[in-house]
Amino acid sequence: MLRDKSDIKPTEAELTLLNILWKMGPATVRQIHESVSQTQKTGYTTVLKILQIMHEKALVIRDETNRAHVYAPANSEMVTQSSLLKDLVSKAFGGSTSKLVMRALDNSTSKEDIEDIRQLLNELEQQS
Amino acid sequence: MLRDKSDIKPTEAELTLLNILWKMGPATVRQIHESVSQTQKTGYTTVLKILQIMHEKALVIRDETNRAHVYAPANSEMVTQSSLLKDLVSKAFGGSTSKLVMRALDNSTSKEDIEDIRQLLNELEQQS
DNA sequence: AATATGGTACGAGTTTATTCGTATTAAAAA
DNA sequence: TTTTTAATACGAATAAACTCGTACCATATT
Repeated sequence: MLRDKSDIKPTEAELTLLNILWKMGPATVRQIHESVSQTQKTGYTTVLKILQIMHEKALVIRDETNRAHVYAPANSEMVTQSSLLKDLVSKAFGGSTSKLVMRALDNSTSKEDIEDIRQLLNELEQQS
Repeated sequence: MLRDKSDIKPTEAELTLLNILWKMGPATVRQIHESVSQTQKTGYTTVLKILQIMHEKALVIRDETNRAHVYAPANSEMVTQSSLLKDLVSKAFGGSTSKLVMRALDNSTSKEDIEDIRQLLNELEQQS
């Protein structure tokens, strides 16, 4: 089976590194490790290995020009978020995005958030 | 670390069985296996083993009165959905539920869904 | 030139999830 | 009562994710 971009599903550790890359931009293993070390105790070679695996899976690209390779996300944060949502919708919400949205809203949303979302709904209604 | 109900995160196979239980109500291994077999080729003892593990993890309860044990979800679908959403929000949306909602809406939502969601927003605004 | 530094590659151990075969046992049927 | 059926329990094999130590190599530094 072929799998397109929207089927990519990073693991938890991979997502941690992707979050760092989206925030920092392209970075070396050392930079990524320093960042991840601020919140977790993870060995340097662990981070290296995960990035190598991510490279095999094409979750990241890397520039090997210099001795210290520079890694960057292969997909945008938006694309990855959409992929993860699609996965969750199909596995836990019977395929219904609106059910997921309503459950999410049930949980916790501030007044400003409500306004932002209402605004987005208006825009969506215009388009369709 | 203690973990409360909202921290429970079923695996993919576990979620498949929970979905069946939420739809069918309490059921025996045989019934669950028959249901899951309609869409997958999974051995009877595989289903049994997963249910036993889920019982250890307290994801399901079981009635051992009769020879064929009767399994039921320990948590409602709603609670589980909330737990999964909470997890995804923290891992992929920087903790922001509204970001998740907006990303979900971006993707695909029908006109009726939009109305339903707007209605829910109104209700939420009333409450707060 | 010799050495120290700081990279990558790689193999192997651990854990968790999944799968299923086999042993055993309770109960129904003959 | 004997036999067959149908259930649970359990152990082991496989796969994926994660972790880290060690080997090896390029390049600064002395």
